[in-house]
Amino acid sequence: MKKVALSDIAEECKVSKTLVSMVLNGRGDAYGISKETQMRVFQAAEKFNYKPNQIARGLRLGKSNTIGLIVSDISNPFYAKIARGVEDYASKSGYNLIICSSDENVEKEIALLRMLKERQVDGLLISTTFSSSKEIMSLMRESLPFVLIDRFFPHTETNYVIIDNYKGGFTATEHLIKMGHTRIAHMTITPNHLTSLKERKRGYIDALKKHDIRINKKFICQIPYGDIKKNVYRELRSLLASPNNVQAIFIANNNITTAFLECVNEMKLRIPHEIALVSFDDIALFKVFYPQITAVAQPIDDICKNSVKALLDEIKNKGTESPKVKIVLEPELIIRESCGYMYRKG
Amino acid sequence: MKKVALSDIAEECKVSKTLVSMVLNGRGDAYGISKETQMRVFQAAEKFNYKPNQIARGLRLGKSNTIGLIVSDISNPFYAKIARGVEDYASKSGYNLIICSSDENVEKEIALLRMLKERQVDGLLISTTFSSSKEIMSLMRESLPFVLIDRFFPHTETNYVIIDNYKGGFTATEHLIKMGHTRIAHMTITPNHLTSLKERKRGYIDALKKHDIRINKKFICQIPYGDIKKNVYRELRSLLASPNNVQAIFIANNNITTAFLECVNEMKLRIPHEIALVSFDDIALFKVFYPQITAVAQPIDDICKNSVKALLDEIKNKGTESPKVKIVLEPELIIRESCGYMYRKG
DNA sequence: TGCAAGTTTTTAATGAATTTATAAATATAC
DNA sequence: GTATATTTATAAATTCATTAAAAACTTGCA
Repeated sequence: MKKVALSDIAEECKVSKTLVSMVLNGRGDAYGISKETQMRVFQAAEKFNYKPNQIARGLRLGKSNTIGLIVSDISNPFYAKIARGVEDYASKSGYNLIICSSDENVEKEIALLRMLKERQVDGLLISTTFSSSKEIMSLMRESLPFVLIDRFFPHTETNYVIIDNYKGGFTATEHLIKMGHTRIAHMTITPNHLTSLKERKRGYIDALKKHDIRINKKFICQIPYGDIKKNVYRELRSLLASPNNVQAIFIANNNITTAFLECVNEMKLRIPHEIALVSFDDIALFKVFYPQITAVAQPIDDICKNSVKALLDEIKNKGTESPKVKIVLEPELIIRESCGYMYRKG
Repeated sequence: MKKVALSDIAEECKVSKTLVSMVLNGRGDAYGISKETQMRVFQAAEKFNYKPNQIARGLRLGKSNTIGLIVSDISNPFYAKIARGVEDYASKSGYNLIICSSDENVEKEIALLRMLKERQVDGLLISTTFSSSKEIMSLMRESLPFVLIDRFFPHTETNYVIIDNYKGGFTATEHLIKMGHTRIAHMTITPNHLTSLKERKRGYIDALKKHDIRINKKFICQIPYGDIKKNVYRELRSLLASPNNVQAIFIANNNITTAFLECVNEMKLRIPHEIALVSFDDIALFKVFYPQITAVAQPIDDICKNSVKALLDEIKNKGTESPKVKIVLEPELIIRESCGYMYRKG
């Protein structure tokens, strides 16, 4: 079965392609096409099972109705949820999603950006791995609409939808302190230039300071993105051993926490008795683990809803100078059982 | 900054668009374009930061270099991993991915199929939710290349890459039997027409038969896709209560197992002492849970590698009648700690 | 000088849909 | 019955890159 084009319908009805296009786009009345002709066109379209070629349409209209989503790894449960939310909101407005994983690799992200531009995406949602806004600024110069999600550049004028990572880190750490812990470690992940991670760490440090707990550099571990399990194992051993004697830990990333819990399991450590834990990102695993893991949850649905809306608005108003959308959402500390039970806070 | 087209470069160099196209596609020498002219074109392209419009290219070539992936839910960790693998293999060949979630909803899948065809995807990877091959056959009639993954229609001539679900179900159940359990339940999910689930159940039943264990209909539970948690809770209570007194369970789907483990956690049940468990799909959670969950792992990388290869081959040989690719991969039982320790099998 | 052969470049068509400008047909007014 | 409006329809241009066919220009050699 060969492809059916506008011209086939036109031929069948013995009218012009123009007319068919107008009718099928619901502008038959506006252009004053007679009811009878419209009916014929609709029937022929039905008969041939006509489906407009969106590529040709896109070319003519200068619009692909596609948006690109760049994340570090779509198989990370956090980003998988983000992708799902974005897919749902975007499809409501007739947009499709091309999802790409950058693996926290700058070169790869540059290549992805280039490729998505070539594909004429109408806009981009980016959880960027860049350390400077240089490459992102070049998008602005090309006036390609985009919204940064999850990570942003504080001193650069862009749209972004993020969460208050500082507050997340602060609240998480303070919760551990309130549970009576003072020897509190922090595990984070590379690349370490990411604002989100820096802010979480700053929150951790400020919470300790507020409660007059000395900052111990040995308590802050950087786990490399490419080799998580082995390094978490090693760091954990070292943190627990004398003279560190760490009692609690705030982990800034769900990948690390997953590896951490695997270690805890293998080492038969008891949470929270031997080590208490708060993690960033609330993934399904945390509710299932015994004991259930206290976590800083990101409002995923709000992130998706707001970022898609901001992007589609920007696409719609392309050309006009509208102020940038800057949304900072609130994380929520979900208190479960991994920090101890001394005194809980509502 | 306005978009740069081929014609802009042509104008700048005072040559035709044709020449520019030939040079930029690396066929300058083949067409005998002088080195000097080629150089000028390259420089102009560089200067203007020219990026070919893939939509125009796609229109001319009748090819979008895009493939569609339809799964029930991209935020399910199994499909998220599949998506990641497919993304990687497809991008190696210059293809992009449009990922769509069908929510196990037939109407939605039909709409997605329609939309992807309109977008002129070159091919499709489908984990279909259809109960009959009717809609899928219509794809064949339109000669749109596709490969079914994870689920297929046994009596329909299509490409597919699946795993031996019967064997998975059989092995899992037999393992429970070997661990000394006889009162073994099975939990599966709707829609219940899916071949993958039917095969897993058949494996369960045959394993019981082989070991002369009576099949108890009450031990087989169907959990509805839309309301998992509540139903798992109820069914589990009932299975454990007298007169059922179930000792072990084989769960056919990771979503259910996740909900199941949540219940186990809340009800403070001990695995495997009070209930032993084997699950399908090996997700990160299972290694982290205490005790670690024995699971039937699907060879995700092989599924992705084979299905993408089959699809790209079919796209390449479009028109020619090549035999369908039918690949059945082996699942692997990963024995951990959730079934008991009586006697382990290598 | 003239023609064939080879080298280099261009014209025009193509793909499918949309937009603009224009034309034809019909209706109404005077 | 002619002029003006209104209704209905179409041709041609546009989007951009690619390709087949054709043309323009060199060079060699008789």
